Amino acid sequence: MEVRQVERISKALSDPSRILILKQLRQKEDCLYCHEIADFIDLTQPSISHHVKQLTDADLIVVEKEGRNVKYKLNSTILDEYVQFLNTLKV
Amino acid sequence: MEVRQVERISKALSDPSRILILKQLRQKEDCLYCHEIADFIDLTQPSISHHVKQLTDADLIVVEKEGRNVKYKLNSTILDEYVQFLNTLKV
DNA sequence: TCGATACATTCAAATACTTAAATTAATCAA
DNA sequence: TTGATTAATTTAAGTATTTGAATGTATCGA
Repeated sequence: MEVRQVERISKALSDPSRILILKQLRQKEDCLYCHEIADFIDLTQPSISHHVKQLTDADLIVVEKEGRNVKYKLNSTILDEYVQFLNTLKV
Repeated sequence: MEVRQVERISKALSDPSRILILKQLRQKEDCLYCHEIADFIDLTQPSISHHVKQLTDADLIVVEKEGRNVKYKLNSTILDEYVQFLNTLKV
């Protein structure tokens, strides 16, 4: 994995709201709607949208439009690649 | 692992210089001196010191004083715990 | 002891990130 | 088509990070 992408993923993971979104994503069985995020994170809608964007820019989550709604899903593949990179750091 | 620590480790990993330090740490067989870092990162000594501090604050590296010198070592345990947390994010 | 070396700390400037208010865009329901 | 809903974008303010210059601290060798 490219250093640039490690950087981007790490940055995406360096915020409590974004970590919480990912944790809830697992709870909800890998699928979450935007308005559901607002239920457990006490931020305005634009802020949540910003955090979701950080996660999608890092490819950590995948966005699926469903009419008016947007469904978010975890991208396990990229997470695996990230973990793989971290493991190469070990001797 | 606590969210706060995930956050701190992620932040430490979100900078190209710090990623490079960790990569070189592996190259050098898990042991690196401060002046060696300056050889491969084009930053002033205080900046390098700052980045090293981010890594030690995140417990990613362990510092060992050796007289005038300082030896840095990777903390594989914390990296393992971080990876373990990331794996719990997957469904 | 004194000068040199190895790092850390402090401070200030530049840059980047976080957040909310306002606005925009797209879709749905009537 | 119109009004309501869902979410993204723009803008601006506040906050945090990054960086280097200057300085401080500790250790080593002469």
